[in-house]
Amino acid sequence: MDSCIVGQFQRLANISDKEISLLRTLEENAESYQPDVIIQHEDQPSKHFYTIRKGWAYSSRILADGDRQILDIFLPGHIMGLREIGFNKSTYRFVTLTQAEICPFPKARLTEIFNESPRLTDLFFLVIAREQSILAERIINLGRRSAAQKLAHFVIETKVRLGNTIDEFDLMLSQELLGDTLGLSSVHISRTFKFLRDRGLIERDGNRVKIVDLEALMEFADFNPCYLEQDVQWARQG
Amino acid sequence: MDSCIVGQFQRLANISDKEISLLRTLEENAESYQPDVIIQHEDQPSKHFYTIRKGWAYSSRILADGDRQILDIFLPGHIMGLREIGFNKSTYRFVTLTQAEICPFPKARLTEIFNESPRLTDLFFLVIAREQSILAERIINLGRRSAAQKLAHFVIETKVRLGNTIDEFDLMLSQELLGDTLGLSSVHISRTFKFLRDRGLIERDGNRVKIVDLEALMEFADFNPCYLEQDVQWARQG
DNA sequence: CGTGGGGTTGATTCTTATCAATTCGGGTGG
DNA sequence: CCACCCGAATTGATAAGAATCAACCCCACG
Repeated sequence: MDSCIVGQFQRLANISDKEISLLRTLEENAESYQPDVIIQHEDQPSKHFYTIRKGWAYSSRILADGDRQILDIFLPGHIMGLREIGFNKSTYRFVTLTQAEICPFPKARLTEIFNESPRLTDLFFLVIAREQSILAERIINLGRRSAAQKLAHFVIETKVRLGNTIDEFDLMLSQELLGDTLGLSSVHISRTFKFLRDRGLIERDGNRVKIVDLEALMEFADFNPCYLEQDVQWARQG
Repeated sequence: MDSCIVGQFQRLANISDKEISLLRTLEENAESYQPDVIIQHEDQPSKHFYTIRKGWAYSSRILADGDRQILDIFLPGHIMGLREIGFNKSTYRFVTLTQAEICPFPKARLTEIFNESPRLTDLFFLVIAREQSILAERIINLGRRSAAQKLAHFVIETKVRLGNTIDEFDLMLSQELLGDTLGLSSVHISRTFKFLRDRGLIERDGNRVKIVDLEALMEFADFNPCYLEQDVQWARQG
């Protein structure tokens, strides 16, 4: 249960049994998906959020010239689509990366939760703020770092988001998807992995990524984990 | 009063007198700043948000190698720092671009507002979601568009955020700051303005920017205003 | 009058994209 | 069990886009 939505919230703060069962209602309607399946098309009415209980997924935008930019990488316990709360039409596409269990729930359900639990209201605010911080760091990544730093930074971020306990994990994105996340071509992702391997920072075999020298890698990527570590003092008590 | 924080919220939805006066409490402690003044340093304890009542400001991160990335452009009526609600230390620097009136208020004040007004709670959620959408569009901009498209897109976005009524306005960023916003060098911003001028899309004189052919510019930049136009159906009624 | 900061322009270099060919590995069908 | 096939990854050659460096202009301001 550590990776479901309850786990995500418990990682932020202590929550009561009542709040736990409220959160569980968001995961009632699980649906199973194969990899590379579109969960929600862009330009479709979007009346739901989606909790991801198992597997990986991403959101992307396809541009007029056919280019693609990936916006979010969703991991278990995360909520897909929060940023579109005020829009009737989605402008992003949600796609699975692996086999996944996805639980849609109506947007209005969120307001109900706000009504029922001030504590969860605060925590949802914290969640959306954290998402924003991740986007802000990606802007820094895209705007002002080299290809190798971008990739290194992204790998470390993913490691931390996965729980930070392991220095080896499966990165479920092809090099083309990595490129579309980091604003690079797939060819250059390949070269960049080679660059990082040659410097003894990262080993890689298929999806498997092993961080060889975490300290050097963080230094190289200018990675500061602050933006993923929130404190919850400010919130109301449960 | 249209450009203060009350105006921002009224643009989203109808709010009651009680809510208006709640919002006004956020603007009680106005402070005047000259241009290019640091309002909040990075790595300092951050216990406040800031409402901007007059003028322009931005947030930025300085990287290890001295490079800078600008994350937000704050316009009157916006709230600075929302994304850092869960952090005790700021990792961004807030700086004025023009003479400005800035109103700090303690973070805890937000929780109080959540307590007092469910309606405003929803709207604050909408505000932070909208900010997130702006960041997401900048990611697309940085990741997958040419320099000229980036600049064009940013100019249109700013026009819309300023109220969208005028095709001519003062863009209060030097070319160096524009570069640090869009991940380009200041020299290249200069060339890119020339490029857009040569194509009859934008005229410019000092800070003054005139959009000559909005339709062509939007087409060129692949600009879709959806992400700035929210709908508030989902929220609780005031 | 200087002086200094921002903007422009040209020449050159560097990073990354693009295009093309080749390899690798996993899955399929005979 | 093997031959084949396909998609992804790798590698090399070349091109494009933007950075960098340097010179110069413009002008606001003391």
